[in-house]
Amino acid sequence: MAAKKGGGKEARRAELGAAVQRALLVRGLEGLRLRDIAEEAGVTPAAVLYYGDLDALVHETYQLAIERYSQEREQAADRFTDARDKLRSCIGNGVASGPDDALTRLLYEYWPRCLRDARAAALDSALTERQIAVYSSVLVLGQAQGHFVIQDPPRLLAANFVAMEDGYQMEVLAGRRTRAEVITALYAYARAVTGHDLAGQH
Amino acid sequence: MAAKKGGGKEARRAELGAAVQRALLVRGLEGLRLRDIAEEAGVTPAAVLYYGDLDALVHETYQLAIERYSQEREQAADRFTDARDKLRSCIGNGVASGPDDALTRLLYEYWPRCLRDARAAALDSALTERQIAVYSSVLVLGQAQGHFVIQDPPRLLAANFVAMEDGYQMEVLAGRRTRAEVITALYAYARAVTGHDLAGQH
Amino acid sequence: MAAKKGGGKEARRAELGAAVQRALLVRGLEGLRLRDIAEEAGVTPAAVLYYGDLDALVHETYQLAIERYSQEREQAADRFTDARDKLRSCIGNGVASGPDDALTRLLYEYWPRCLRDARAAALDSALTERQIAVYSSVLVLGQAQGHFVIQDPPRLLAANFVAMEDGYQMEVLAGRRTRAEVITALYAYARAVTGHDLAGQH
Amino acid sequence: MAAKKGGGKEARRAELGAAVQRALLVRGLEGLRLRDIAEEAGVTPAAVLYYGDLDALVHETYQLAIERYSQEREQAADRFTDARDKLRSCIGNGVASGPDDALTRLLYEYWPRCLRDARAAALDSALTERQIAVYSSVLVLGQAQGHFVIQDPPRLLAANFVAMEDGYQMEVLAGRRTRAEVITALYAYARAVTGHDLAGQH
DNA sequence: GATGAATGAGTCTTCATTCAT
DNA sequence: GATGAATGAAGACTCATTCAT
Repeated sequence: MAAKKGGGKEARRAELGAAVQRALLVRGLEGLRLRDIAEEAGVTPAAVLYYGDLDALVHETYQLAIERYSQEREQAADRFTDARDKLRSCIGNGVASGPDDALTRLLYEYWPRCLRDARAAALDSALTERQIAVYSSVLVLGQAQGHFVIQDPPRLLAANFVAMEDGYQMEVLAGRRTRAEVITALYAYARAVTGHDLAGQH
Repeated sequence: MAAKKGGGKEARRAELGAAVQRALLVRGLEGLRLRDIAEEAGVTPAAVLYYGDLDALVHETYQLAIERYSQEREQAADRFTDARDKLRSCIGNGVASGPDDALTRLLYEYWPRCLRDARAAALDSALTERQIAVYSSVLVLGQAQGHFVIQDPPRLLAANFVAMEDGYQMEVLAGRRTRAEVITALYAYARAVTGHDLAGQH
Repeated sequence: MAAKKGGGKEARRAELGAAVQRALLVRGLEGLRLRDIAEEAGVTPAAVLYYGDLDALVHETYQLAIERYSQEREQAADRFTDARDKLRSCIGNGVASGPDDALTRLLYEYWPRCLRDARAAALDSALTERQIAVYSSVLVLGQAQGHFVIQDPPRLLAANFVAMEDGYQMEVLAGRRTRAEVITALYAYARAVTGHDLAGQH
Repeated sequence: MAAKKGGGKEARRAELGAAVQRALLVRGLEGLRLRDIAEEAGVTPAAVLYYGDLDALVHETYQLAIERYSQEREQAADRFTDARDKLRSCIGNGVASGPDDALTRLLYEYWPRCLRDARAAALDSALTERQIAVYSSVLVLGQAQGHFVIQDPPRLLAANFVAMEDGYQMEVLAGRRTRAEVITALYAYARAVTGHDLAGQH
């Protein structure tokens, strides 16, 4: 049971996953070749193939990225009990740090595949749902705590948050907006729909 | 004297542009082959090349799509004088009709290229700016007309509109939301930041 | 009978011949395309084809170059009566002026085709023969005039002249030797086999 | 343990080089296709490419041919101590055996590329220089040994030898002269400039 | 498990050539 | 006579994939 050099096939697959991620960021989905992954992983293309075909590998990477993105955000919200902190943390955690934010880029590199691949679409759908769920529960909680005054169904507002975020992410990745600008914009929206100003001290 | 097939190089190029569009919708940017365009246009691959290389052709198509999308929306706003009508028209015109909305899909198919191609990024940037400009001026006008009560800088609100719209478009294209739902969501946002309910009769 | 614009097909063909020549110098035999000739001639490729296929066109050009090269040299020899002058003129006329000497380059661009094309080989053979004939008769004359003292059959010496010249031409075209150096070398050979120093004043 | 087919990449590359040579002789530089090499080597075109692109392969072949030609000749001269033997051996070794002399043909097939490719020109230049060096040192030695009486600088005579040889090679390759004729001619030149008759017994 | 050589399918691209106008 | 659009054949080249070692 003693793991030898990282622990066999499982570990190797994980290493490969990381390689796929790096390669995907460098080359994009369009133009990603087996060789890119192989070079990133320091093995031969044939060796990469040994662990599964390109599509599966990429799909897995996407899946992982979604999982990580969602979890990180969920944890970011869980870290606090006050809904205002939760919302602040939630927003701050979701917005990409800049055009090189690996996780976010991964998500958007892959996105167009959703238009043609049902499995990819399903993953993307789940991603969105999880984001909405986070925002939604924060809003409900904030209302219960008496911090937020809300006029629309929480789920609608939450969806708006996520959509706006999504739209802005693309601009951050394209280098047209900074993370700070986007956060400001999201705070403005938050104030408009909750009546609470996140930028103020509590 | 009537030209047999629309007449002249210009026309042929336009036909080809349409073929590129159709092919792009069918095959996506990734996986678009010369042959796909050729088949759509009813000619041989070599004939396609006769009018420019693949990249140029696709770029042109994107450029055209952006232009058309922007113009249609600008005209949609111009059609009215009351800012409330303008805003309603503007929102209605921007949201895709469904997963098969050709123009919108084109825009999003091409988007990932912005991450690696500066020229594409420039086009996309211009697209966003034009949308923001439309929303922005509608908001300013609405304020002047006394219909809207606005708490944030118009440009910020406009950017929010555009970002939210962008995020929702992806969901419409993915088939996860209907046009109607998105419009409802945008109306909700509009009410929150302008104080005016677009869904009510004026 | 009045020639219109240069005089019809014949003239057009001649113009085309000049274009082939220029194109050949720019692109080389390997890599010469119909389009190159067309551009040089200011017409479309199809128009070039109208006057004969590529091979024929090039062959003709080669033939013409050979003819011109030979004639010029023969005339150069004919211009004098004294064999010493003839020899000097002959040598001076044959050596390329430099890497850009059009006529000479043409001859050597085309040469490799002789290895595979019998018609080309025949032309090249004739070229060599004519050069040998010129040198040969000059040598014979010089002997008769008492200027040259010759130990070998004139035809052998003449062939040597031509071979040496040929070898040196390639070096001039390659830019490795100047015309002056080559002439010096040929004069040295001339002195060695005729006993007469062409570099001295008569 | 004996390797099945010569063993290792080096060997395979050498086999490929030989295939390039054969293909080059059959098809010429102009008209040499990847497929020709592949067929000569008994593999697929893609396999040829695996070892480098066409240009590199051909260039290498040329380089090798030059090296072999030069070395053989240098060794031919080294085999003797008497300058008269050296000169005889040198001449005999350089002249092609006939139109099918592979090594010589290779050299002349490739030559025209020198007009446009600086790297090729450099190789060709080196080739000429090495030939001149061989002849030059033989002449100097012969003078020192008292066998040759020389009127011109050895380097000039050597260059003349090489140029004449070059010119004659083309005629041998074109099938217009036999090796024997050319040797006779070169002997005649040798006698004229050294005073020694190579055709006589020592 | 992994490699390197090799393959074969598929793509772009070039180019002479054709043909209606 | 000449053009421009279009073709089709042929080429290089890329790349996932295979397979013996």
